[in-house]
Amino acid sequence: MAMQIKKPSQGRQKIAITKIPNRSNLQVTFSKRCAGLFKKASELCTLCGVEIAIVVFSPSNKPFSFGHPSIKTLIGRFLSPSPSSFPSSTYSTSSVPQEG
Amino acid sequence: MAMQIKKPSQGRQKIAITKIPNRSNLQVTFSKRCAGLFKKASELCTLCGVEIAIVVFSPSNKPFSFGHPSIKTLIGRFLSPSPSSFPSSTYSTSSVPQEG
DNA sequence: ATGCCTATCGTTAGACA
DNA sequence: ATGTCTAACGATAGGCA
Repeated sequence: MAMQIKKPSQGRQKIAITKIPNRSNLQVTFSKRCAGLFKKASELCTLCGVEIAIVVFSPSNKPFSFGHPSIKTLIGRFLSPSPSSFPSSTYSTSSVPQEG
Repeated sequence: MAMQIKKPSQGRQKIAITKIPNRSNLQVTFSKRCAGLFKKASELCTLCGVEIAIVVFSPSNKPFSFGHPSIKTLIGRFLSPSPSSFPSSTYSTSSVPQEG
């Protein structure tokens, strides 16, 4: 008889970066990756002494946020930059001019 | 004569998550990790169909931002949530109640 | 500062508890 | 939904161009 030997784990699988069709799978992936994103942000804050604000609207449209030091402070500074460090404009995801 | 054989690369080194003392090294790490953070955010948007806004103030205090669909839209929604999806309050990095 | 390169480290897909 | 486990995938430290 064909006895199936179950492999203990195939480890991480490669996935395409397209919308996950399965709802519960999407939920699990969201939780894991959102946590991963916030961890990366936290590390970047510590390593480089920078300030970061993140807002994520979940699949259920609930806001998750990360802020160091304070998300509201950073939003305020982003919306109305202080004249001393005035950028030419707000940047988008795309390329950004070199650092000072 | 003591001929030094240079290793081609030691690959990625383990580093402690503390402020990087060397200035130029910090700058390089910032660039790489900031790009990595934005890429992760982009993937999360695509995979899970969610909306994300990120603002990073660089070591030189310049604002770098990521926004999908639009960072200003998301900031606005975060600051004044629509009644239909009203959260009890804004959340911080810490734990968040379960998804709907 | 930006890109390429390699070896290695850290993240995470999938399965289960 | 939240944590644990494994193995594989992807990010990235350091070095050089």
